[in-house]
Order: sequence, then C-alpha cells, then structure tokens
Amino acid sequence: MFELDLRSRRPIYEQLVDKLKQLIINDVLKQDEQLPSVRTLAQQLSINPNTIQKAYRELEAQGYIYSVKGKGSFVSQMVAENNEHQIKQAKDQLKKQIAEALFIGLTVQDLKEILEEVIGGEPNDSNAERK
Amino acid sequence: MFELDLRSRRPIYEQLVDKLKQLIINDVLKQDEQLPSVRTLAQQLSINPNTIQKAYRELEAQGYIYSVKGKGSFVSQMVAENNEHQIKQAKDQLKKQIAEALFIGLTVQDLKEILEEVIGGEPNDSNAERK
DNA sequence: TTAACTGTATTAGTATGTTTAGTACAGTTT
DNA sequence: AAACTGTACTAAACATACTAATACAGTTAA
Repeated sequence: MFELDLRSRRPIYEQLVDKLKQLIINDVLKQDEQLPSVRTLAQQLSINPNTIQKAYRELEAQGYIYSVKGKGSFVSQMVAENNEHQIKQAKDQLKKQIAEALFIGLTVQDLKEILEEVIGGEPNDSNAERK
Repeated sequence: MFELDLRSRRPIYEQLVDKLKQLIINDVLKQDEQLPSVRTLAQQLSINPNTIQKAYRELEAQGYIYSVKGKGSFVSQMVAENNEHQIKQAKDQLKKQIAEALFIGLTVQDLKEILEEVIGGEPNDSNAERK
C-alpha cells in the first residue's frame, strides 16, 4: 500500500498518519471506503498491530477516519464545522512556512506557481461558506 | 529572550530551533549579530547548556548561524546557492500543507490572503536570480 | 601570562516515548 | 460457532531527550 522508513528517527505511526492523510486528501481513499484492518495492515507492513492502531486513533482524533468496533475503520467526510481551531492552526503554520520559504530563497513567483498548481486540482471553493 | 514549554511533548531543542529561526527570519536577529552563549542562554532559560548546543548545532547545519570556537555563534547570511535540495523540500512541503489546508476547510480566498499578507512584509524578490 | 569568556566533546544517569509481544474482550458477519 | 473487526492492557526492549559533570581548545581583555 505504501512504503515506510523503519530506520527514520520519525516514529512509524506518524509516517503512517501522514501517508494515509495524503491518500485521503488526494481522494485515493474515498469517503466511507474501508481501510485495511489493523491486523492486515500490520502484517503487510511487517510491523506491530498496536502501531497501526495508534495511527488510526490519531487519524480518528483529527477527523479523517471513523472506526466501528467489529466492522472496521472508514474514511470520514471532512466537515468544516467545529474546525475553527484546526483552521487557525493551519493558517498560522502556513504563514510560518511561507516566511521560511522566502527566507531560504524561494521567490514570490515560486509561491504563486505552487498555489496555482495546487488550486488547479481542486474544485473551486472560494464561494464556500464557513460559519 | 523567549518562552519555552518545558512540559510540551515537543523537544526543547526543537522549540529553540524554531524560535531562533523565526527571530532570524523576521530580522529581529540581524546578520552577523552574536547570539547569547550556550551557557548564558542555558542559565536564562534554566535548562542544560547541552540542550542549547544541540539547537545551535542544528541551526548551523541548516545554515542559519555559524559558530566560531572561542568567539561565539552568529547569524549567517542566507545564500540561495547550494540550497537546491532545501528549496525543493520546502516546495514539496508547501504543496502538502496547502492541499491539507484546503481539505480541512480553508478557501482559496483564505490562501490568497495569507500569501498577500506574508509577501506584504517582504522585500519584493520576484526579480531575484537563482542559478 | 592569566583569568574569564567562548564553542565543543564525552560520559553517565534518568526520564520519556516508541515499538514489539502477548493476551484479552466486545461487537459483527457468515 | 468460527472468523473476522476494533479496542485495551501489561511488560519488556529500545531509542531519544535531557540533565549533570567534566574536560579541552580557541579568543579576548586585564
């Protein structure tokens, strides 16, 4: 399903959270699609089921998936409600990131290109309402 | 000089690296300005000098400061040369971050505002050359 | 030269976090 | 009932972060 760097100083469960987020965001894993079970995925990746569970728990806490005992774990639909804190955090982080990018040498042109590139693949959301 | 959250799960030295980066990027610490010595800063922050040193070592590795034995640590001038890898990394990370921001509910309008906001405080760099 | 500063290195001990292993229990599906 | 699902718990191994103490080398000013 994907590759992990077991030798990295970055915890496996964090790598897992990141990879799965990307799959969900990029719509590779679609809404309500079932994720592999903790045991199955653990076997596929040759790591401990507890590590998978930790990643799933984190993803559930962040609202990316939901788990049902006895059934499985599924991709949840992202709702912009109740996310004010998360949104503010994302904004702050982006500001930092952009300032740092400029500092190390990216041009304003670079940034605009990146923005256009990412927006290109997204449905136009600029009329969306958020309470 | 700044505040640290000793109770955070985030390592102290990482918080230090982050704070100092921000000070350098925002020109609070200016080029060739001397940073507090590892011992002085350690005393001010009530933490171990080794932890400061670890942060300084990391900042030096990332090119933000340079240290001279017997003299001290100083803010270095950021050069866009030799940073191709770092720049590519920053671009990739920004793309990820933006995609995630859109996913959790930020609008394209939000992103454009953020970009304008950060660019506003920066010298216009769009004519800069990078080999 | 000496004293007091600077960065740097090393060793050891403690604490915390990550990962594995094993076991167990509850709910679902066939 | 059997085989799957998520979830919880304990114990041990291991890695990392941090502190503490000490030491050494280079710089600077008295």
